[in-house]
Amino acid sequence: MSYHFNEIEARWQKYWADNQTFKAENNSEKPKYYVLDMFPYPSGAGLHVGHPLGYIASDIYARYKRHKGFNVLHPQGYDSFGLPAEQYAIQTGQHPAITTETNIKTYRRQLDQIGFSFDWSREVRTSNPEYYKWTQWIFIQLFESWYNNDSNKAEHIDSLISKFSSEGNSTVNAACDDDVETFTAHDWNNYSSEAQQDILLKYRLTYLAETEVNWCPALGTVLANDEIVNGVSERGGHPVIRKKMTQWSMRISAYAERLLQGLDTIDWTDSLKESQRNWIGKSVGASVTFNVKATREMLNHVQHDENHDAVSSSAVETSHPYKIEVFTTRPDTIFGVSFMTLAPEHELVSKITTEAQKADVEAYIQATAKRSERERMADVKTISGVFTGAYAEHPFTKEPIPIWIGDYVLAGYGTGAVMSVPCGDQRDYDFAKHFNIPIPNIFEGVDISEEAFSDKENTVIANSDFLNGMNYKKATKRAIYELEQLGQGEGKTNYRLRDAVFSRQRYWGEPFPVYYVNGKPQMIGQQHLPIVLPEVEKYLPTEEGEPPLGRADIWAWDALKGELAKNEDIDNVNVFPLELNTMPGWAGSSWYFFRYMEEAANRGDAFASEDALNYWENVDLYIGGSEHATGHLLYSRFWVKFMKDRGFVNVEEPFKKLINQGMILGTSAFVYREDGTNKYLSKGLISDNSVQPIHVKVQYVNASDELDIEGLKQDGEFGEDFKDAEFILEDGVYKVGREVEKMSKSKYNVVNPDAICEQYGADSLRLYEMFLGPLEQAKPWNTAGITGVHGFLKKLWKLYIGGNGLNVNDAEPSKDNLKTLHKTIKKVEEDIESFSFNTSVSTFMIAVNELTAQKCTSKAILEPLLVLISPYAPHIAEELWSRLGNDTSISTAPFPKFEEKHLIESSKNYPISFNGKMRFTLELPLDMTKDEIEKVVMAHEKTIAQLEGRTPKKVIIVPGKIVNIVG
RNA sequence: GCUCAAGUGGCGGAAUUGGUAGACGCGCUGGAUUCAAAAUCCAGUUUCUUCGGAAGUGUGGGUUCGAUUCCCACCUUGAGUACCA
Repeated sequence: MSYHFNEIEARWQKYWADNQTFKAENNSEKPKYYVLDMFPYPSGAGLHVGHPLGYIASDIYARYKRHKGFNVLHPQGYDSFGLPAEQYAIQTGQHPAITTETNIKTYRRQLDQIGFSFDWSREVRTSNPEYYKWTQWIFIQLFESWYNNDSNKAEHIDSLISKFSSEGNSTVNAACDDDVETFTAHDWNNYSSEAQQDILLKYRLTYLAETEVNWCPALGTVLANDEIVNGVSERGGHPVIRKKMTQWSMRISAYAERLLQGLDTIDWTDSLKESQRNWIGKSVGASVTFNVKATREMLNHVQHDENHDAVSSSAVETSHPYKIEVFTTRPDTIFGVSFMTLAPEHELVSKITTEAQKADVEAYIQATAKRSERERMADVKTISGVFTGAYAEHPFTKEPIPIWIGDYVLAGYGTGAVMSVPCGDQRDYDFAKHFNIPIPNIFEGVDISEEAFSDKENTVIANSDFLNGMNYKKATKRAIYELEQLGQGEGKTNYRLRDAVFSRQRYWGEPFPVYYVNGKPQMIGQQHLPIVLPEVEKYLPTEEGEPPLGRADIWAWDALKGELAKNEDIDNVNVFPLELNTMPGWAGSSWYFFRYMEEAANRGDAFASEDALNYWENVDLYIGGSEHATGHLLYSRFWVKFMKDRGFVNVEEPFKKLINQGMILGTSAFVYREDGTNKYLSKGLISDNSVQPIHVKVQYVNASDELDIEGLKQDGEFGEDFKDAEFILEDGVYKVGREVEKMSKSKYNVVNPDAICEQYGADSLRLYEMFLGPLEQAKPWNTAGITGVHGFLKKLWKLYIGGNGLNVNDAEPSKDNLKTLHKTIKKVEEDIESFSFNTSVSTFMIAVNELTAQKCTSKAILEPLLVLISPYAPHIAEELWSRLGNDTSISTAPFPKFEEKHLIESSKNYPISFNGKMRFTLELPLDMTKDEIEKVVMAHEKTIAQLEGRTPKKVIIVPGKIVNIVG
């Protein structure tokens, strides 16, 4: 009886489904363990062998934990809102819900055939109204919340309103917009309801704000930075402009410090934590206000704005019509300021530029606007800028400081303005050198003739009035104190993390539960959720440039009846327009891990029951790609912290441990066409000839890189191209060239897991994906190698099943049998715990090779061996387990216990080294003392030969390890 | 530019606190079996070699009795990114 994997795998997959073998219990005596994969977006192309890598790893771990006695939650679902389905809908008119459903079916079939131990009773789909009802609900909670910096948590907006009506806002310490004005309780109580709404919006955790976006008028949509190439859209090459749009934003910046501190409490890789730290970008320093020295034009301007009379000449000398606020990490260098630089987009630029400089400044602004943010960033070498003609006043010396604009200052960071200290900052230094601006030296004993001095540690300040002689720390403290005395600055911590834009001008996403009364956003009552996506006849923006939801006919809100209404019934009295934007992809993925905690059938009227939330807490192990390092993984942490603050969940972090699996790369194959001919040269023949490499489908190439020419010629897609081609062979075969590239359809190197499962089986696929290399590393796929692990499974089968049936009996295990088993238990357990799955596979191979050589038939050895292998190759393990007479699934069989006593040795094959190089080995008893070892080794003929008569200087003996002879 | 990760046979990779470099597998070579093929099994496979050995883990230094492993400098590749004041 040989190993019929197709039959075995189908049987056990059915058994698991029929018996709900992997259903997790919400009430259990066992300790819980929650293993989660980043859920997939169900694309039309289906899975390729790169996708399941992480799922296989997490499945092995989940199955291992079940063997170890845990109640394991291992769910799966779909991130089913997204752009590709919408794009497909635009092209074909097919409703995204339909294509999404079809794609999910394909995904499910592909996932099932790999034998994952998912609990499908808890499946989640973000595009399902029963799911996004709760995404909308969370959005409403965010709207109804503000962040109290005193209690350091989010609170219900009511607590803010009551503060306002009793004390005004001067005592409120909140995360809010920069432009809130101070008001008293009396003011507040006399404001109109609309004015109050406007103010509250500046405090809410989700709020409407004008945001600058990349708008492509031709496509009628907003584009991400990476969808823009050389200033035009990647698709279609249409022009893109920067445009202000009113959009929903999430006040994630309120959580910057907690997101940063929380990193110390979770078990993620250092590199991942580092990228989140960089993204949050905390810097400690001071904000400093510089007064702009007035010119007559400026004052005229201001006066004109305020309808005042003409300006007297004394006003020109004393008044400061404008202020520039900067953020600096080096307030200690304030006396080194020799100019200021504003971002070209800074709002003051147009107001302070003098008549003489106007033309230059405008030309410069236009030139920078053409360059994308990416280009400005990439180009570090070119120094450019223009003088505005205006001067600021130094807060202490009152000296005039020229104000420049330069594109090395970014509008989006800090205040969009810097105080330039050329002696202490290399970019300022380069800028000053380039434009011949003075570089005053404020450092004691430092030469700045070649470059700036930015070393904080060894700073001694000079030429700086009250800061002279101080070090960085002291001077910083003093400078901030003096600035505060002047009312021109204060200590400040700045975060790079910006609030996240939450609106998308798309169809296939969650609708906002929002309608507008006189342009002010109102939340729809929670009892009316979900607000279901409306039907539209086309998935494109409207002619007026409104998002696709602008095409819906029934997309208004009847506030009286609490239901959707026709657009034509909008009267702005009872029936109001609804929000036309939808939510971004990360909305649904920011909380889905909580939804899995409840079986779909029991979800009832909550996103998950309190009991379920309390039992499962958070994800113990999360596996997914590193491309989500700063998106999904930061937003989820933000939402979870928010939900904790408001008491909806009781954990501070969603994912305790996180592992990034590496990408599986494709191994592309090339044939070489001789230029201008229809001749293809085998790889070894191309030396001098001028050839053109052409991708061919990898399925026509065997393990020895030989091309199946007939197969290629009969290919449905490309056969025609090669029909009349002449293939020039070497040694009777055509050898292709190979190159490792990203696995992609366009490179014809995609390998489909379906084909692998059919030819070799799911167990082979699972083992091979793990065998390729370390989980976290990128590695090339080469189907040829799978014969190795497939051969191993056949050997494993043969160890149990012979020609006449079962080979296993109750024979007493030999010493060698026990030694093999126990060293395998030890190694495999260590490997799984450290996620080193590739090395366990070799360990299994070694074990099976040894037991086969030992002719082992003992059940006492072969039965526990199956449990070790079952997380990796569950189907064959179940089959052999049942053939050994077990009538329950192997999946909860206890993991074998390692016993040290079977590995104890009496002798050791010592490596004998000379000057650190091993020259021969010598078998010696382990209980031999150092002296005895030395005696035996020194007397050995090979030692004498090695020494060639020299006397060794030293003999190092580490009992049980090595002998090293020096000299 | 900056940050992080990684460089070991023809290929994927192993070597867990510094202690026998190349486990395991692919591929390749030779052999057995077969009419033949597939499958299977056996032996070999880092390089050089005067067949005694010698060299060898990106490069150059260093620490050590001993370094793939630790330290310094550099080179290359990959990922991320933000000229961050």
